[in-house]
Amino acid sequence: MNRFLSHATNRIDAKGRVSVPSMFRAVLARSAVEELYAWQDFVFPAVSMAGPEVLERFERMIGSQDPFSTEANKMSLLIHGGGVFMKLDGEGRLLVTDFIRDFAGITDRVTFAGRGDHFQLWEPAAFEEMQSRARKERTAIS
Amino acid sequence: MNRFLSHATNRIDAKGRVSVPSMFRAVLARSAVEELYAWQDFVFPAVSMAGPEVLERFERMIGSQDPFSTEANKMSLLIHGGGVFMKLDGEGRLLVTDFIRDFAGITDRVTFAGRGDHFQLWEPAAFEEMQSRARKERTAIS
DNA sequence: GTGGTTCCCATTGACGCCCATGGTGGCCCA
DNA sequence: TGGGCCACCATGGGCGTCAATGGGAACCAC
Repeated sequence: MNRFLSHATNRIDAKGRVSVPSMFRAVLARSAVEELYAWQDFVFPAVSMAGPEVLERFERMIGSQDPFSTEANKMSLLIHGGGVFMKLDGEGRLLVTDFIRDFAGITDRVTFAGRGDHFQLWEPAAFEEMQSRARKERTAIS
Repeated sequence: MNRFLSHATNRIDAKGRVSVPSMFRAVLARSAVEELYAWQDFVFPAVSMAGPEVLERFERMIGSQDPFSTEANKMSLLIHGGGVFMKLDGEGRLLVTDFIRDFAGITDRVTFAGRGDHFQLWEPAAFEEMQSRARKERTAIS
């Protein structure tokens, strides 16, 4: 099953690095993803990551709109201005830059959350809270 | 009849493993399920398990919504972020990870409860209590 | 140079794969 | 119908491998 599933919390070391859970790295490896597209999520206070094909998907959405529309411009502002490419080091860790820290409110620990075709970096407490809130507000599931 | 029925309580060993009742394993074998989809239940403090087709059913529900909506994102947070694939070892045991422990409040024993098309892992006392409460609060049955 | 990266290497604990044991129930056979 | 044998289930533990983490040293840019 080639999806990003589950969640796990890892520590950020003194150099600002954090290990991406091996489960997620395995998914990336299966898709032969070398460079990760990371963007500041549109809904949650979290940074999302996936292979470059997600960026291309976003760009196709913009391409199908009137290039002078406010909508298309706003979307570009988010997916381009709010996005960046990142690489993992030899041990499968990534640098937690201010781009990530500031947007997600992360300090010393990161919760990785699978989202199917991508995964997200959360501040641990924020993730807990949002997930339990979603569970309470559950509507039609099961 | 290919349903998960009855309940049983097994001990977690020193390495954090617990045997899945053979009755449940037999149901899984009949459906040729190799990998189990486990999710943190939406209603009870228990972890549910079933074959991958359940995840696909959940994903179809999400697929029918606007992918940028808060609703769809929250649902994904539960079924993807709150779900994981697990495998049994050669003896039909599964590792009781923190993913399971923390959510269900399990420490040293697990109650397996059949739920028809899936089964659940409960903290024994919590299961007892919830079941007896359900018995009392039963309204429209019979 | 100085600070920030990147590339290695080391450590420790967790996990996966095997094999072993005890206890119970079922089944066969006399 | 009683006894005994056998199969299976729950459980325990050894050991090799890998993941997560820590830290040194080379490297690059300003």
